[in-house]
Amino acid sequence: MTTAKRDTYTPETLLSVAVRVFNERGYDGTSMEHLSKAAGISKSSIYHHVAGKEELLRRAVSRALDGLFGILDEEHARVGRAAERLEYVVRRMVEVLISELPYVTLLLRVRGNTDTERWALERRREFDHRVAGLLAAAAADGDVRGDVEVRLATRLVFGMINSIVEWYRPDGRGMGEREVADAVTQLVFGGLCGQR
Amino acid sequence: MTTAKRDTYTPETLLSVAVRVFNERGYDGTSMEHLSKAAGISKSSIYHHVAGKEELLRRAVSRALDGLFGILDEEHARVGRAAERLEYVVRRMVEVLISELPYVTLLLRVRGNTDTERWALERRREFDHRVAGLLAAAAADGDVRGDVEVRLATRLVFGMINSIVEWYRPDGRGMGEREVADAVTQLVFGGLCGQR
DNA sequence: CCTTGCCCCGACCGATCGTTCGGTTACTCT
DNA sequence: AGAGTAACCGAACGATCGGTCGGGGCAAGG
Repeated sequence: MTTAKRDTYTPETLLSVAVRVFNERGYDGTSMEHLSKAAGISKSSIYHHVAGKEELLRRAVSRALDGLFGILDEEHARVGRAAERLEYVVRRMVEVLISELPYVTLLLRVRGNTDTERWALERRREFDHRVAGLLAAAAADGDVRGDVEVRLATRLVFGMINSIVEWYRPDGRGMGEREVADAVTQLVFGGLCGQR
Repeated sequence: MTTAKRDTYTPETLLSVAVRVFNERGYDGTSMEHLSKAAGISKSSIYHHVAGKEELLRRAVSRALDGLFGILDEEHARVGRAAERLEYVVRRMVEVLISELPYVTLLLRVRGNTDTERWALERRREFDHRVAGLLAAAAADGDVRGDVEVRLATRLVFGMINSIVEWYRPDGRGMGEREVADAVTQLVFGGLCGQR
């Protein structure tokens, strides 16, 4: 009807190719020439679909941020005891990290050299801060240990979760999203020795 | 006597400047022009001290890797019960990460675009594998939980420890090396809810 | 004093960067 | 069939990339 399904690139399909290359070589280490080779079209053709290299980055990190902030709007993240909301958010973060893996990977690697990157860093900090508030509330309820400073614990937990992008690969059918989410939840709340 | 202490750059002092800029802008995002501005000497003068940009990277990641592998040679990492050796290694990793912060930071961010970077990645994998063996031994002893796969647990613990380079800043006298090492050890082995 | 050698510099190299432009192909619609 | 247009291309833009070159300044040793 309206879309007769042409075998051609859209900004979205082009983005998926670009993000893959960005993650392989790093954003700064990727030239438009690299992207054109990976996409199978000429360098100049890329500009028919997107305004430039930075727009590809902006689209990618936006998608990742939308996924993460979407978690905080879900019901289980808004109502209930703080510790349970925290556990829900941690689990959902793992799920979003995996379902949007390449986009979140790119988000977690921006350094702040351009306006787009600085904006991404700012939004990331905002998300971290929201989750830190949740952990603080759980600590106030006495549901998580109080002998480790909340800000420090938040950063370490984020570090563990975010590190998933460094090694998780969806192709090898050795490990599922559920298994990773379970392991993270157990380690975060129970530790290596805990039993819960 | 032999060295009359000239006020000039050595490969080492130049390296400390370069690593700082590399971490701020990313290795690929840093030009020799950026380095020359930061060092206060001309671009061509840099080549009087080092062979090129990649040598600076190699020196930096070598220093980081020497620090990490040095841990495994220490007595407490070689003798004793596996779980105790693991805890010692985890604590020392935090200490080395902090004492060699900029160098380890750079090491943890290489992507593998050049031979130097691929060599760094390979050595990192070797180190990870050694520590994973330690965790596996502790699991075999029954000292750490067995319901989380060893390989997965190792990666998550590494993720938590390595994330320190993303936020720890030595200048603000708000947090000491000891405090971070304690927090990591408690969270890794006891979790958010554990008491140990 | 003059020489030696370290440290540094401006100017420049070919290559590559992200981007632009004019024009061609190929498909859709009437 | 002819018009219109989305998709694409090769060539080239100015800027910047990592790196080279010949030479100048200056402190140390004689």
